[in-house]
Amino acid sequence: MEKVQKAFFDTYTDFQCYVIAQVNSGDYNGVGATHYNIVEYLYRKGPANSKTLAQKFHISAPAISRHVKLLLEKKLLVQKQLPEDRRNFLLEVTSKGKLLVDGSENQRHSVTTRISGMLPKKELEQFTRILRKVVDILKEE
Amino acid sequence: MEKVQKAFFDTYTDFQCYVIAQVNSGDYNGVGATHYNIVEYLYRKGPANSKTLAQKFHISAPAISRHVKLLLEKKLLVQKQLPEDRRNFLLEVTSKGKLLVDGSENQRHSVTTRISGMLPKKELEQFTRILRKVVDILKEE
DNA sequence: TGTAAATAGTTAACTAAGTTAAATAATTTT
DNA sequence: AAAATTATTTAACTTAGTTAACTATTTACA
Repeated sequence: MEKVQKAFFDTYTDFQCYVIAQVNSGDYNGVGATHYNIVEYLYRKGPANSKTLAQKFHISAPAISRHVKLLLEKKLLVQKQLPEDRRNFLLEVTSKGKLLVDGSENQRHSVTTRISGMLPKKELEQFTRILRKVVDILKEE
Repeated sequence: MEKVQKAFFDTYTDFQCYVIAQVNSGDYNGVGATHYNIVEYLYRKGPANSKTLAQKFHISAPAISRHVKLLLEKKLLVQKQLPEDRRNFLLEVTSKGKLLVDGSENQRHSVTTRISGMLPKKELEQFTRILRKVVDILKEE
């Protein structure tokens, strides 16, 4: 492996290790990380059905089903059966769910805030720009 | 939130979502992601005991204990009791374990190789430099 | 020197979150 | 109208984490 690539691999390894540890230790006001991410996703992108969520989070339909069941019980989401296709249930964030996201001092917020505060603005812009490219590369396949 | 910071938060969110999905779907020749990471860590950094691994991976001693038990059964690691403190068992990677790491077309390798191939060298260097800074910031606390 | 405290690791019982296979309900196709 | 497809759920299972309680060993100190 070339030197530049080797350096990148090592740095990425450290970073990934951190991201995993950080996500695993996530406490989102009593709901799990995936629960929180579902609510946040629906809040940001608007209503969607279970199938969409399963695809978005790369987990199976039954896994989403259980998460959604709990989120409905907790009144963080509501379900609306579509009259034009009654198999299809649109999930929507309740005001309680929005409060959770808004008020959540969540890990990702605290991490990104910390990074934003430590990097010079120019570097932060540069980093964001390249990271966006990286995400697009990763999404390609 | 300022615009620059908002852009960073959004990009980081996408990225984190990808990293998690990618790690969760990891197949490392029949051993789990944590198993693989333990072997790789010991290979790269040299022998260590269970306690060190628990701290490194931010998981409990019993969790490490179970992983190590399996890795010993699979002959990917060996343990050596230290004569100067017989509570302490140093874990070492076997040649079979080294083969696993060397030969592993693992997810992180394929991801970093893909990124390395798509970014211009200059940008890759820039990205690595800033990512290193970011990791150091994250490690601070 | 003998006992108490600390340390390294394990075992047991539990939980959370993923999986596949099979079931249900609604819709579309032929 | 029957057959196939689609969205979701239920059931049974697996993996990987947790805490509490245990063993074995070492260290501290009256």
